[in-house]
Amino acid sequence: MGRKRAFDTDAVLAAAANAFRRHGYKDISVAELEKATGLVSGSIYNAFGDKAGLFKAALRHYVHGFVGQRIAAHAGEDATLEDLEGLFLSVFEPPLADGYGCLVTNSIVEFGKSDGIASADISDALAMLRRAIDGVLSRELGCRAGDTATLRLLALYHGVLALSRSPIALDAMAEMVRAEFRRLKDLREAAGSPHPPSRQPGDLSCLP
Amino acid sequence: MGRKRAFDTDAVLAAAANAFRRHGYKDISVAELEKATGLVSGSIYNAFGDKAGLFKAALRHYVHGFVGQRIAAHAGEDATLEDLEGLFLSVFEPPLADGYGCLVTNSIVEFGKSDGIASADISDALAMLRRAIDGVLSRELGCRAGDTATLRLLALYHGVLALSRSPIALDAMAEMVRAEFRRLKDLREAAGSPHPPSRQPGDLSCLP
DNA sequence: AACGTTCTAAAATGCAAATTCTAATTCGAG
DNA sequence: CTCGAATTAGAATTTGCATTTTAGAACGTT
Repeated sequence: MGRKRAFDTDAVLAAAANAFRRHGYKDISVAELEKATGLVSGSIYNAFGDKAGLFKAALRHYVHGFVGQRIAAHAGEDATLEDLEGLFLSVFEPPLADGYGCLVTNSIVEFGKSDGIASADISDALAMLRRAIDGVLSRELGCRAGDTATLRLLALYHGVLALSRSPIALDAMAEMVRAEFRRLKDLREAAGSPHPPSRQPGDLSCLP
Repeated sequence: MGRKRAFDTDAVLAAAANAFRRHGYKDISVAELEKATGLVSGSIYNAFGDKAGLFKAALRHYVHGFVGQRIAAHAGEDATLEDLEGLFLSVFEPPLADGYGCLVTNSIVEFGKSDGIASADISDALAMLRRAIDGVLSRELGCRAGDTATLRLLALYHGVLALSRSPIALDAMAEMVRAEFRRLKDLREAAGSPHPPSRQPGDLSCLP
């Protein structure tokens, strides 16, 4: 009953997410979103209700699609420090290396704590990333790294993404990330213990 | 010849900067800026031209006043790692600890590279902070820290400020910052050399 | 084929917010 | 004291944008 949806929802949401990532939510008009998605405003309103609905769907798609896949690929069940380094360095490669940062980081700053339009998916993204980092660190460094190490990498990650919208050179930041992981790898290999004392992710009991 | 300006420009710019910091540029209306500054729109347009002019003046005031004073106080000519730690921890104390982050960080994300409305003062703020961090690190750590260490702290700083607008707990981040500086201080005291080999700020020649 | 829903296209509406305008007021300089 | 530039207050205007509406074409379902 009825005509079938002619556009590819995934492609539309990916295009919308990319447009929001580049311009922010407030700074892009529905007319520009028409151009970015290839839809006409009538279809947008019919499919997503309003501009906020399109944003919410696009952010959700970005977090549970794009971000989720990146985390699964670089920081999954048995990912190493090298894999995690790849996640951090992927910020400096397409499609993120265009100087517009990440939709999650940008939305955190644009919406803040209070605004409900983005908070659920932002919390999801932060929890996913934090959990993935914590998994890698607890497996690879055991008691040699704790919750603060996870938080440090989380802050570093978002700091790099924020500064990727600034005049700071991307390649200098990439080099900084490599240096940081060199240090973590040294820590892993240090003390001649190839298998560091294990730690459950989230367990802080063995911290100083 | 003519009437003297009745309002305190510094106070108005400080109030405007704080309003922009909390809401962002696009998200605050001139009507709200009237309430925040105590001026009426006529005075705003007369004194600053338009909303963008008020923003530029407020950002400039914030960078060269508020930020500059904080850097001078915590990371001046002969500041120590302890002083620099105080700068980082001041993010978790009033007036910055209200969950709205820093106007510079927020503006970096809101405006990005291309938009000229904020770029000059953003560059200034980043250069000031980078230089101050580099000064402290080169004095305190000498060849044991290089340009990447400076960039790491710069990214960490802005990452913390970005995440201060997220659901991540502020006190956990404060603890992370303390742990980070504990490590830097250990590095300073390490190898039993109270006076590490000196390095000129910006000099990378002794890096690995 | 008839129906009903989704699509395209473009015009119309409505509204919030930026900006300008008008008039009255203040106060330093000559 | 008086002139005039700058200020205030608030109304009026304009603009930009989200949203609705209208009309008709497309197309799967029954």
